[in-house]
Amino acid sequence: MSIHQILTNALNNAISALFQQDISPSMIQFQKTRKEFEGDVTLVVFPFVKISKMGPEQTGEAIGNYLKEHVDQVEAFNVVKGFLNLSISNDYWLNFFKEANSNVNFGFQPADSKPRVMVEYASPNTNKPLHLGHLRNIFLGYSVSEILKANGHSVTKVQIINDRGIHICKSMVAWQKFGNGETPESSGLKGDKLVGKYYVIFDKKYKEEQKELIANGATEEEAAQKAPIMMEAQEMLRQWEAKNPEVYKLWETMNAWVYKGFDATYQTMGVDFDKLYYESDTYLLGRDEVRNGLANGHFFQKEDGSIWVDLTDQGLDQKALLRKDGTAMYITQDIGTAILRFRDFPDTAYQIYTVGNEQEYHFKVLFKVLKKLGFEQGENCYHLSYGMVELPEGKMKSREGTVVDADDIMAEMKNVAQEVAEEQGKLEGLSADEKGDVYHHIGMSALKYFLLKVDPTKNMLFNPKESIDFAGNTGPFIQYTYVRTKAISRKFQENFGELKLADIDASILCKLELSLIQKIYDFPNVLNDAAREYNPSLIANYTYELVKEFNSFYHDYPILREENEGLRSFRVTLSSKVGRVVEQGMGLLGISMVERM
RNA sequence: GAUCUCGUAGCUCAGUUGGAUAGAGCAUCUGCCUUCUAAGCAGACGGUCAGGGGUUCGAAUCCCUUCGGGAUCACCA
Repeated sequence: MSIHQILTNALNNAISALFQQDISPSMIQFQKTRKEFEGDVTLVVFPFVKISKMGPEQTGEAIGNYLKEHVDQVEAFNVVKGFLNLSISNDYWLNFFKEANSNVNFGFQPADSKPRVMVEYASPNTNKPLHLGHLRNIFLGYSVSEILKANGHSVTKVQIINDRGIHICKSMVAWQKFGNGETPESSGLKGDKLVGKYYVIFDKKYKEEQKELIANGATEEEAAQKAPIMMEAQEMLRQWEAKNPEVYKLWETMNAWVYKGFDATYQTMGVDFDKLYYESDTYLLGRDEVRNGLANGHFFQKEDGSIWVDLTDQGLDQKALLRKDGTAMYITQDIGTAILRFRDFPDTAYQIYTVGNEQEYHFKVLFKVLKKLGFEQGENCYHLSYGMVELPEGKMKSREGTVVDADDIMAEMKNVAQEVAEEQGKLEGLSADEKGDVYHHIGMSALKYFLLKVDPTKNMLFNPKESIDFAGNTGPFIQYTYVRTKAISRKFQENFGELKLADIDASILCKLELSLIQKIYDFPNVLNDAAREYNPSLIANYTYELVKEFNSFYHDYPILREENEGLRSFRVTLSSKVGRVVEQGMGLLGISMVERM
């Protein structure tokens, strides 16, 4: 039983014995004792003063005395203002540590012990390469998936690929007109980059044509609609919907280039998916479902033929679901995709959508529509909404060329990792491949940690001029500490053989050792909070605190050089366990650890 | 205009269901490598928690209000 559970039970007895009253769980507030006071666990006594009809000090004394008398693990207490500080016995902490240490998956729930959850992330358009905003999205979605798994959920990782629509037709038109048959092979460009290039060319040409039309007397609106290249793109979209073989073939070819490019990027990122959904496969289903919904009276139709949902009774608006010409909108395909997924994985309790916070309204509508259509899971679906990555000048804008490309930033991180490592010169003896591997993982840890350590819901700032730090509260710092723990284990084995935790007297444990054990004790709660809030930053911050404390310990106390054999084995075990928890924590962020750096 | 969201050290960010003297990193300045990896450790400097009011034993946290950023309010995606 955890010490918090023990104390909670004892406290219930205490209040009933001392004041003849029952208490509600919300009155029990334990917190970690602040460093400046003596003790491990602190009880806030203010909630009890009404019951006790005494001052906070006396109430604290009374409860403290009771707990000390009735709970073996409580060795001493003191009361400061309204705070009851309890000192828990070293024996308790040592026993806890032994138990935690024997479980390599300490803190994790048994796999597949909770309902299936589907997590969607990435979900790119196929007309341009991935950028820094996608990285935040993808790392976030992947990390939340890992966190839910560690909490016992079955998880299906999916994406929706927006492979159809006017945007891809723009790239296709531009390629047809100006591409001269260029391919990824002939140009040496990554497929997604090549297609993105033609998207930019389209945009440039489109702007020129608009300008010309306006110069000839057209209004801005007319110019936007009537520009010849835009009309070509729209015609191509119609041809695509009519399954014109030539257009379809071009579409397939160019999308295939993009997918190959994306796959390379995902691989560098170290993320994957269990199943991919394509908008081109789901938009028609969405259209049918909307029409069914109309037939079943869930929606209504305007005179022009467009189909709408009325959500005014739920505090939202009326919202169009299908255009008057019967073509699908953004939400139409999302309805189709969601329904298809529930059919593919009938045990899915709910879906999590990792999508930027500018689409909060869209998802509110989507979830209510799903419920209207009879999918009760809609009620539990969750929009994992995250803030933008902003540059010092504001938003990233592809038009102004301020987009930070995903491949570029990852390559840069690796380069910086290499520079730092070569300066340090600690990787002698490794092959070039092994070194490259280390650079890659260190660089990625810096990037992932940078993007995941901040609260997902908040906008964050990225300054390309100052490259991401490798010192302080960063991925490499955590890697570094992990490497230290690995080196200790390795050297222990070389010098003393197999590690076996000796029986030691708990009274010899120092404050920092106890503090580290208590930090490990917190891990399951942190993981639980992170899962409940879909918030990887809690894991990042926890791991940072753990690592920081370990470094102090490492600096102040001998570990391998400790002469007392029992204590040495304890310290090496503690170090190794810290390493393991760090590895678990970083794993939850999608960061894989290196053994040397 | 309506709705939502954010505002904490020079910069980037933490800060549990309201709890003790608001914390980290970066930057600047000091110390510490012949000893387990110095990508480290220790210290200094740095705050009207945007402003004002309220709720209470207690407010960065909850409520009201003003100011300032951002987002959403399409038969765009």
